[in-house]
Order: sequence, then structure tokens, then C-alpha cells
Amino acid sequence: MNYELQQIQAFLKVAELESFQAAAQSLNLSQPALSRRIKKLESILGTPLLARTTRSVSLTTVGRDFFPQAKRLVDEFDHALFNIRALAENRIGQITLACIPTAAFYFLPAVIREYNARYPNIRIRLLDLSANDGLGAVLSGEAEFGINMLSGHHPDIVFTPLVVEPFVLVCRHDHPLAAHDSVTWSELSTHKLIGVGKMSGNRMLLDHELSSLTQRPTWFYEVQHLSTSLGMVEAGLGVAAVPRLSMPDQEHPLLVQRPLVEPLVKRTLGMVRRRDSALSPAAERFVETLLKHWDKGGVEGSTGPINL
DNA sequence: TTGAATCGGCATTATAAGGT
DNA sequence: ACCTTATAATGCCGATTCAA
Repeated sequence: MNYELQQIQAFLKVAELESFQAAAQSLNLSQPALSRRIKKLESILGTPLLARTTRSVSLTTVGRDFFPQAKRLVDEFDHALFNIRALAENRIGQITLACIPTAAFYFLPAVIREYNARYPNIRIRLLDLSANDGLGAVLSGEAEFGINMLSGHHPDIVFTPLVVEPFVLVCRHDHPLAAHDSVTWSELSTHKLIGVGKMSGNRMLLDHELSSLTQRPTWFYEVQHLSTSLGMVEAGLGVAAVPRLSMPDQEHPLLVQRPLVEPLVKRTLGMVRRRDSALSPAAERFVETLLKHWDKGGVEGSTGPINL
């Protein structure tokens, strides 16, 4: 414990009670000991803070000036200690995670709900970013960890797989392809395909996986978000290839999904975090909750929608 | 292990204020 | 002027800490 802080606390107490005797009692200290603390503080500051006679104590001009500052100092110190304790006990805090929109929408809400029930005072900042931006946010430290797709491997990133999911075809139920049980990628080349931008993680994955096909699909419309492409499909503008998790529900009034094969393209979603930095206690708890959900919900995301 | 520095407590002193 | 009382300051000593 810092001696000077004790001295300042002693000064405040004497100033408040205008008595060494009473202040000493209040501080569980003998009066001579308190006398010495004040004297020490005054010698450090080089000026008397308290004007005392044997019968009364009052503040000197300097003491009156110093009092509010000292009070604020001690209050802030107490407050800081309180906060640090609360942080350590997971009573307060904030975590920031960066995840791709699909994850943010489809499987994080359940995890967040459970986490929030257990740690109601920990705020969650959810950055729903593209795969690239999300990875950048984790690398820069803006986010403590993230949920992203596996794309190459960055030396500073640790990837923990959570779910593998296939890309599926989405079309309107009145579209010719809706009559097929499954659709090959080559078949798509004759249809108007709605795809996401060239820099999107999904698009890069698809371009890579499909590069060996002789009849590659060509993207007729290009959008930024999967949800936009779904909307365009709904409007009858074309068909889209999307990760299965981004499909709203099994029973959509207008949209149907069909397996996309030859080849079967899958993406792996998982947790990303920096290799070199430890997570905060609050984030650790969140990751625990997340992984627990995945043990329960199943890594079988490739075979069906995930129940949470 | 030891010696210096520092803190706190007990006993005591010094002194201001009030009463006679 | 002298006594009493209340209270801060000081002397002294033991305990603890820290560095050599």
C-alpha cells in the first residue's frame, strides 16, 4: 500500500472531523501515529496543510486548496480499485468480437443470450464485418476475437473450427432449377447468377474451388451482402449460391434451396484470435459459452440447419 | 544474517482555553 | 494568577521490511 495515499487519507479525515483524536479513531490509528502521518505529508509537500493549536484544527490556505483535489484523488483511486475487482470477477466489462454477418445473424444470438444471462453487466460489441475486415479487426486488436471463415492461414491467427457448411443454390420455387433434386455448378452457367463482390471471402473461396471447372458459372449481378442477393432472388432477378447458414428458414414462402454439387463446396466457420495475446477474462467466458454451444449444437452443420 | 529505515503504540510532555 | 482539562506533539521502544 502506498504510504502517501494513506497520508492523504489521513489529511482528509482530519480536515473533515477537525480533530486528530477523532480522525485517528476513525482510521483505527493512535493519535500520535496520525500526527506523524500528517507531519510527514506536510514535510513532503514542504508546507503545512493544517493549522492546529492544542485545542482546535483548521485548514491552512494551502490545505483548503489541496482538500478537493486530494478528495478527488482518493475517490478516483477507490473507484479504480472497485472497478478492477469487478472486472476480475466478471461483474463488469466489455468484449468486442468481429464476425461475419452470417454468424452474427444466425448463431451468435443464442450464445449472446446465454452469456448475457450469466454475465448481465458485460457489454458486447459485435462488429459484423466481411471476412477480410473481420480478420483485420482481430489482427489490429480492435476486436479480441472473431468468427470467420477459414481462408488460408495467417501466422498470427489461431483458427478453431466450429462448423462446416456447404454452399447451396437458392432460387424461387417457380424457377426451373427448383425442380431438380440437386444442381451442378456447371448447370448454373446458363442462368443469371447473383454473387457477392470479388473481394468477399465467400467469392474468393468459390473462385478458388471452382477454378478447375471447364464450365464455370459467371456472376451476372454483383452485390456486397448475401442478404441482398437473397432479396434479388426473391424479386425474380436470378439465382444465387450461398452458404447454407445464410438461408433464412427451411420454409420460406418464395425461396427454396437445392444442394450444389460437382463439386460440393464447403466453407469452414470458426473462431479466430491472435496467437500472441491472451483474452480478457470476460472474453474467455464468452468463448467457453460459444464452444459449449458447439458441443451441443453439433459440428454437423454440413448436414442440416443448426438448432440452437 | 544483519543493519538501516520506517512505522505504530504507549507513556509522557507541552500548551491553549476555560473556570475560579 | 492559578488550576483543570483537552488535545496535539514528542521520546522511546518494538516490529517489520528491505537491501547488502
